[in-house]
Amino acid sequence: MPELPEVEHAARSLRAWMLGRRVIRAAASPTRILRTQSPRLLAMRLSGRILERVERRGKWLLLGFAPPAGLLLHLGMTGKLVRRRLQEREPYSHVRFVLDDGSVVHLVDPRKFGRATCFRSFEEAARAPEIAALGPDARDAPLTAGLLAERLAGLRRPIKVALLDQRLVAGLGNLHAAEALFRARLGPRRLAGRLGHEELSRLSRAIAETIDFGLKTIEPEGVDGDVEYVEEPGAENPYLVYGKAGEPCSRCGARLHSFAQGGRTTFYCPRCQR
DNA sequence: ACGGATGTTCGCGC
DNA sequence: CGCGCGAACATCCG
Repeated sequence: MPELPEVEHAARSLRAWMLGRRVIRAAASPTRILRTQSPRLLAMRLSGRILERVERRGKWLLLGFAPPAGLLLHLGMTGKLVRRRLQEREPYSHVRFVLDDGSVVHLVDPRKFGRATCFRSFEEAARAPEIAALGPDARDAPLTAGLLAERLAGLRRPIKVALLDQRLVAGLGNLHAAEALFRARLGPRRLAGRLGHEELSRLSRAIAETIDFGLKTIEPEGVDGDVEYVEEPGAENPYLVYGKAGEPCSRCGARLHSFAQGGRTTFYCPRCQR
């Protein structure tokens, strides 16, 4: 689930819930989310500390505590952060922070594709190779046509595949890459290094619009301390092409298509994306 | 009932 | 360098 908008929402939620608060007790379960680190290390490093700083880089979250400690989080495919009452049980919770206000913040992740890694400081976490390797952020860079041109120069890969490569541009996932290409009217098979300046300019604008729309979709009224975002079972798909193969294109009326690309499903309009 | 797909990333082999 | 594949894991849909 989590692409840039969801991770940005998670960062905002963390700030609303935890900034300036003391973590009475931090704990983790022995899952692969911790990789090689032990749950005890996380508990020792983070218990008793105050959260001072939360930042997002691409789909990663960086937390800074005082006295100095850092935590790097990735939500993987099914990860999310939730806040619960102290006595509530939370299925698939793998990391928890018991706060000084009687609430508990959980990192929940059924599929365990996520990651949590402790560091001695925020700065040390920010220097981790996973973070250092990230390209410019799709939302914060700002991702101008010129910067896009630089990142995509010479690439012979389809633009849809390139947009998923976090080293090129950080934050887009399968859903938002497809949405951005639709907004830019660019065919997903176009080679990334062969896009013209006008096309890159459309893509730059399209990425910004896609991320803004994604954020608006998951937090219509901003961050609410207690209400978490959950898609309603019967709710309508709010996206332009994602998950809409067979339906008419909202721009030209042609039937939307889907096909496999780099192991993922790409949705697009064969008529107005060129 | 079961096969296939799901918003991520990594490592491998060609 | 680029790409396809499988793996990690749990759930859902048809």
